Amino acid sequence: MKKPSRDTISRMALYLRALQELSKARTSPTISSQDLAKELNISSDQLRRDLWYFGQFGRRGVGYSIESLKSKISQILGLNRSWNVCICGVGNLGSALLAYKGFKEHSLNIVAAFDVDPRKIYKKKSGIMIYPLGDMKKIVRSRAIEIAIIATPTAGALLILNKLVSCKVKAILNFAPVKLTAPPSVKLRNVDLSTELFNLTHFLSHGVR
Amino acid sequence: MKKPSRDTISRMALYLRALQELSKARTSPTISSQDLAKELNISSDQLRRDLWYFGQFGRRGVGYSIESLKSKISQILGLNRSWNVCICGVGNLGSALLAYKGFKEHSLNIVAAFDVDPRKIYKKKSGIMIYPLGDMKKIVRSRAIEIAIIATPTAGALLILNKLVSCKVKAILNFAPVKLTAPPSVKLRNVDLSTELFNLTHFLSHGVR
DNA sequence: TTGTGTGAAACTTTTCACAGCC
DNA sequence: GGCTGTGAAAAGTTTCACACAA
Repeated sequence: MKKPSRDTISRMALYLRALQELSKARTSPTISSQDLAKELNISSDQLRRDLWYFGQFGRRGVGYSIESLKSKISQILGLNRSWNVCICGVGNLGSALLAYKGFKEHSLNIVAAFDVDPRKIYKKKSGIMIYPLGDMKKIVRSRAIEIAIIATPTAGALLILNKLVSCKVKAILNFAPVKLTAPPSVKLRNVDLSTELFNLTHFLSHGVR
Repeated sequence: MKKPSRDTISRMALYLRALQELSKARTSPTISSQDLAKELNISSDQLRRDLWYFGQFGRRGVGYSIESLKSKISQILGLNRSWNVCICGVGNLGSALLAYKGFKEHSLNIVAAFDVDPRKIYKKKSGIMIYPLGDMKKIVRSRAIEIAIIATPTAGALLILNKLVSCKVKAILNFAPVKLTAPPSVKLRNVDLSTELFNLTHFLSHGVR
């Protein structure tokens, strides 16, 4: 059995979201790979292959139980437990993430925020306390924070990264438009909001893909 | 010659950003694929192969001229002209995008925003006027808007999508956590902020990739 | 008959490795 | 010697197609 690719994991997240919709809609207790794939504009082959990496979840001739597939995918994505998360940088993007409701639904709890601006410090935003960087070590430890999100401007990102690494957070998601690198003890992913836009401008200019 | 993949295009955006840094730093007028790739933690083979899809930009034994590669990549990404963009949904994320400086640098001009909240309408935010949906057709046409960004909650996304399609925008970037589909006349990309987080929780739970 | 699970084929992307110019 | 450009090999991903279970 082989290792699933990162794209497979990303699609698992899509499957989970679609299953949650279906679960609310309460149509039938089961769904076929065809029908679920159609919702997401992918092939049923790909859906079945993605699930194949993790085991056998369906019944031949019937399909997948929505509830049980939902809980299996939650487990695969590590969402069967809760995670404490902090947001670093409470500018526009940081505030958007603080207010984002999609996190709590998946037991991702934002428990603290950090900023350098003295006017923001020790105030709450969307119910979350904003701390100065000097408090980071203490708060990360006391609140058992394992995941950090960097939402600072480019200039502050490297300083924050180093602080987070020394606080021993386990994973970091970076939204600042710099490609950051972390030691292997920390899992780091860079996300760039404008990259996708450039995919669009490329397409509009040259008419491919 | 083959078509570049979407990943190749995304990396082109990274290369451009790195080259812009180098250009500011004014170290040497040229850079080798090795050195540029090292900045981005990828292999020099991959960088050279990515460029290969578009032509020959380097000189053997020397490397690439930073300035000329920069302008070539800008052209490839369609950033050698300017684009008018609108933001749909002026909540936290929409506001973050309105304030985001990275767009203007690449001649992506946000020229209008739309929202359903009467309290926001006909007011400016980050210097951009917010219009009601009823004005969309008029504004899209008069401001020659070709690209739209959806930053509404899930519930509003489909309505906005349909309006945008009927206004004949050419490309849409969707940040709402639903997978939207558009007719082939419109290029649509879905971006989900929480998907990347799930990649991290998956990794932390199972220790792979 | 319906629809999963999965080898095998087809296709895509990355890496290797080296000829050829600076 | 240094470094690009690029065929060819290797690795990875998606699609095909069908055995088999309900």
